[in-house]
Amino acid sequence: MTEIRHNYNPAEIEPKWQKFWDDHKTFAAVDCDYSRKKLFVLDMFPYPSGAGLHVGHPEGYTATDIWCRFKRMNGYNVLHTMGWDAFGLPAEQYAIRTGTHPAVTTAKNIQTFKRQLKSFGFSFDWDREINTTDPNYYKWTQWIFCKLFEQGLAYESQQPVNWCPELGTVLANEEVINGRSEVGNFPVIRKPMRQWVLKITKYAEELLKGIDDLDWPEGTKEMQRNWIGRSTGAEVIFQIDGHEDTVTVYTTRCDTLFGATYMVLAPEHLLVAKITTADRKAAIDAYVEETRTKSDMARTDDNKEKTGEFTGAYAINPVNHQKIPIWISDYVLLSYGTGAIMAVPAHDTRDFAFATKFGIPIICIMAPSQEDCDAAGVNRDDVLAGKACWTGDGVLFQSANEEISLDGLHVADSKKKMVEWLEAKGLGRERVNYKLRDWLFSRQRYWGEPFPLVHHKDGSVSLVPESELPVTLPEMENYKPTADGEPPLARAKEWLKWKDPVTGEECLRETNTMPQWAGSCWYYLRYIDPHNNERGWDPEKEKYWMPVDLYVGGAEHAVLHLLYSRFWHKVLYDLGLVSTPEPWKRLIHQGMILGISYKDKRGVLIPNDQVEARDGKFFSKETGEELTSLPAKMSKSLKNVVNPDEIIARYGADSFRLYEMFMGPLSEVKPWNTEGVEGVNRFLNKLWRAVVDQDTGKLSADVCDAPLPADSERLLHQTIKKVTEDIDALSYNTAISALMILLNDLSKLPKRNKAAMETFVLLIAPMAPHIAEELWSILGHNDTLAYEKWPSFDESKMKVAEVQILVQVNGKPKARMMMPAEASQEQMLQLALANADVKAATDGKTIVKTIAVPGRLVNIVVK
RNA sequence: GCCGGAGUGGCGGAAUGGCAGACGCAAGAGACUCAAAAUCUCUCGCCAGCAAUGGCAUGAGGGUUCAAGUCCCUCCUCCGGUACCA
Repeated sequence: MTEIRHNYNPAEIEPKWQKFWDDHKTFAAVDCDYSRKKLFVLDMFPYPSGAGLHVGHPEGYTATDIWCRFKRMNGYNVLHTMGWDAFGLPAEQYAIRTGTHPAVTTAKNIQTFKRQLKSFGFSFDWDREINTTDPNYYKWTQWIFCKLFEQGLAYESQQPVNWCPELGTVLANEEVINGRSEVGNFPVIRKPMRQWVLKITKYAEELLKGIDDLDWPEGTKEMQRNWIGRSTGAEVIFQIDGHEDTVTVYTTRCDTLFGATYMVLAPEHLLVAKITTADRKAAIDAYVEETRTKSDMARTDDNKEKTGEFTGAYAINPVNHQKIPIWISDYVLLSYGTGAIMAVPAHDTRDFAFATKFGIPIICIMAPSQEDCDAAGVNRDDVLAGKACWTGDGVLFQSANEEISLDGLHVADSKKKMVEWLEAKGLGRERVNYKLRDWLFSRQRYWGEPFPLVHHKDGSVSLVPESELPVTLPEMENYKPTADGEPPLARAKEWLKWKDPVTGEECLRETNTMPQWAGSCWYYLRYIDPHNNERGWDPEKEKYWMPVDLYVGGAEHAVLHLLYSRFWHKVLYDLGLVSTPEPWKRLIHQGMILGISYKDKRGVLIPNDQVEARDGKFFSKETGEELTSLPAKMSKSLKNVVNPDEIIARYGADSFRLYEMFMGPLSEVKPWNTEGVEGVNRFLNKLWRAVVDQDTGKLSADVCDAPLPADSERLLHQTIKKVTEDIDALSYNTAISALMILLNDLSKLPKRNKAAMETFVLLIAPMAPHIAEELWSILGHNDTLAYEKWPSFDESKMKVAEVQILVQVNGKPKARMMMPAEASQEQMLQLALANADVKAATDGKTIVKTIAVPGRLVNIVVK
């Protein structure tokens, strides 16, 4: 006889509820519903790679999904969406190899991703799905580019790019690792090419100021500040000896001007050729040429050792009229400041290294205190003798001429006085400088957004009329870039031609494409109004939904996507096209999920398929050597990648979701352990058994109107409070723990109160929505619980008459006593002093001090 | 080097300045079973002890406090980012 058991079977109930949600459009966001508070919860959308989803994706997606479901039950109108950041290199490289159009590969990958994401039961409004490679989407990416162009924020420039001679192609910075190509490991050199650049530097100050008010991780905010790199310093004008020309340098240490003993120009500096003397020309030309062609690899390798050449020319130090030699060196960058520095070797470590190597005088003009030297581990006499470098604060000396004296002043005052003097004399001025560079915005690739630009015969460039958007990608046979770095689109002969509809002029289209960042710069805005063919988004809807209330994604985008996108948003804000100055109010990074890996005694990592487990120990299949396990980044080469499909097939999506949230705090790095999934799976099984009669599949007869015991009722209300607060704070691990404690209690009861079990089901619903919906229906409800009212707690039901109080004497625990919860400090103390153990410990001693913390402890200090 | 984050049992982790180790995993013992799985019960930081109990424990060392994983100072280790930015 076969017995049919109605066990917890996620494989059956999960697809059922996923279909229900789809069919009923349960999670559709309602535009401009002013009767409810809105919430826009955003996930960083994925690049749909051929490898499919990995376990890192659902971590952030589960976190936001729980929050959304929780907020819906609390009456919010929630916008929660998903889409595809689908332009990118892998599809293009696959196309180059196989001839398959990237759109075909992309569509296939999206299908896989979508199937996988749906199998997690995420509550996305799928009607708002977007795809950056869809012409109906990139039409508006191009439209925003038009706005940038119209504002003068896009310009053409001859820029050095990463050129890989072996591959015959240009590579993005992200594709270059340590000066070599990510694919094939070939050397990469810098080669100047025509590029499109966005003037992000114009927004440097606004981007910096905006950071302060963001509710973001402090580290990420700091990274953006450092990336923008604002510094306040001064420009100082130096006369070149025997020339009409002057050189302007940028310095943050104008207080040390009297200690400048030489000057350095970037090798590419325009004045180099002009001022170099005949006898130095050969050496300078050779150095300039070497710098120009040097690969990134060579440049990084030479990082520590200074190189340079003397131009033969001298500059006049404006404060003391000393002649100082002018050198060139690649440690001075043309793209920062003015491309020229005054060098003060006594008070700058780089200048010190350079001067030491080339025998240039080092003149100390600042005396640090003995304490500062001790703290820094520096010999003060060496500093004063110019044998050691001092970059900290100190008192200036030998810093005076007939008009200005800094002698006796500290750094801050000296800077101020010097700038004032320079400005009065017309020799310089205060200047703010940024590390941030303009954004190289073009790629010589096929699989990206075409620029909506045409080149005219006279060399000018203009936008195509808005009515011609989108400029779609042409079909091509060959996606490979040409050998000289021309973009593949240059081969699309027909596409390339564009005839001006007004003048009839024959023009040529721009053949570069936009980088992958372009589509992700504004995608959150498209979610607001994804099907609008008249405009990128409707202003009323934008006003209703923006800003994004919570944005969750990896920390790897701390400066790139998260900065580029803020820049675009600020431009749109200045144009009145969006209503908020910042796109994302609150940002959280999910921590990486690591895999388990194994290493031998030398610390070499062994791929998991080469490892054998015996008696709880691990051995190399090859050598038999015992290995130790450790968490490590999941990678194909280590064979430690966990496939979410397999976990869902074995345990179900609810267990997967619950496990990833139970692992630890959302933002922490955590190692995956499949055995942990079994733990939460046991928990869900237990919940199932507490509600369902496994013989009939109906509601268990033990779930009835039996009153809840007082202790259980108290625990129930305490748990509602804890779970409510924890979910709101995204502290899901402790919320789950609280639910486990409650279930352990409830499942021990012979008869379980039905209302209590319903409350439990509602509490777990955001985290394990499938089993919750199923149990909700078994408990006799006909509709989804997605919009059921979130359980409320009653403080009065959480109160206890008596609590256990710890009594300490001199901080040592001496007794544990039950006392009335309402006892005053005085009463607590008296009860404690009456205790026999306490009496024994305090007997014959003087009470010095007493502390009573209601509900906690009493501490008696005796002498 | 600089900036950021983190160091708590065998493991993941918990702890408004108030009994460190909740919850879970793993491990061990038992119950149920012909047996296994599932389930249930118990044990489970380290040292000493049959035990009651005592001592030691939150990377190291100091400090503040009646009381410190938590606050302050110094240092060490690991992870992430960044690097000639004048």
